[in-house]
Amino acid sequence: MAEAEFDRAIEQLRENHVRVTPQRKTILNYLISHHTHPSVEMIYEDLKDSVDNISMATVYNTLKLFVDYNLIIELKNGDGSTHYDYFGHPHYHVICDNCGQITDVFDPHFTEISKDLAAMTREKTGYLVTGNNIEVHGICPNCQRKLHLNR
Amino acid sequence: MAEAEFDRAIEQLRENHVRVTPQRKTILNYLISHHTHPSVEMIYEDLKDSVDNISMATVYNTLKLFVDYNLIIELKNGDGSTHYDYFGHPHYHVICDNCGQITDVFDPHFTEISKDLAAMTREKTGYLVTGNNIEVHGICPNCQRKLHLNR
DNA sequence: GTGTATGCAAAACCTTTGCAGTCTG
DNA sequence: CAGACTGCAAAGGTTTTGCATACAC
Repeated sequence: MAEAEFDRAIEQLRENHVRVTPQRKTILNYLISHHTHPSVEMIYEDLKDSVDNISMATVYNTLKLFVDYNLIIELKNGDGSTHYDYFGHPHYHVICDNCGQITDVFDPHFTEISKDLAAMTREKTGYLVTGNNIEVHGICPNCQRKLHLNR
Repeated sequence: MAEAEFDRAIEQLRENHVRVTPQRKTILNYLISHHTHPSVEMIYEDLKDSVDNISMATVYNTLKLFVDYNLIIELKNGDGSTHYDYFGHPHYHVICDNCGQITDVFDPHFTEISKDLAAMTREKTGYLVTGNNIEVHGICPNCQRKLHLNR
């Protein structure tokens, strides 16, 4: 499953004449298997020991490349750094404004909403729509308890 | 119209015991009357001449405050800095991945989509939903021409 | 073999912070 | 008046850049 994802993504890069280097493979694999919305720092820290050669600059470059090819998306949760998420299956994010936690939401209904949005946008603006990035903001159940917001 | 917006927002701040200073008024007014999705830099540059006292730090502080009170939202278009938009009337943003242009889209249908999203999220995650931030990505009509993407 | 990708370290950039002085409520 | 806000400048953190080397195609 994850392997199929990986192969599909690599294929997509090759089609675009993007060189497939060990570092890029490693980072891509990391993103596909970790749905923890890592930051550059986290990715670099996790990979630098298990991989021969990797640098901060390469992580930055590679992530930017992946964003350009719509393999991953950028997320900001207000902690100052940018987080990344592999975007193989369409989903959206819920962000807790209190603790910064980012959660994925997969829902069949979401596909419908995405299509609606794309159609609405095309019609209203003439844009060639390539994707979307939807954040729902709120307070997570945990923080609701901490803040005594329930009841 | 814009004045009513302004008064309403100020009222909201007072209700929350937030001090209403000249700088805050000025910045709020700027955001309500300029729907250009300005960055901190742009706001500071535009205001520093026409206003007696204002500093970069105050602009940062004030914008963060407004975000907390849901008066404005943050946007990133990939140019490195954060852009802001007064959010009196619900809308979403379309961002051109080629030139970085940010466009507002107001559509009655969007209100519906927002509600759908909030309901889906509450049900799936237990979050107390306070708002959303929806970005549609694509290529604007201008860049489509430049890149010879049409036809 | 050619041109692109990498690593390193420095530079650039954006944002935050601390403190003394000022002003709102 | 007290506490919160401001301005200033310095610090902090993240991201980008330049160049020599390594490597994918």
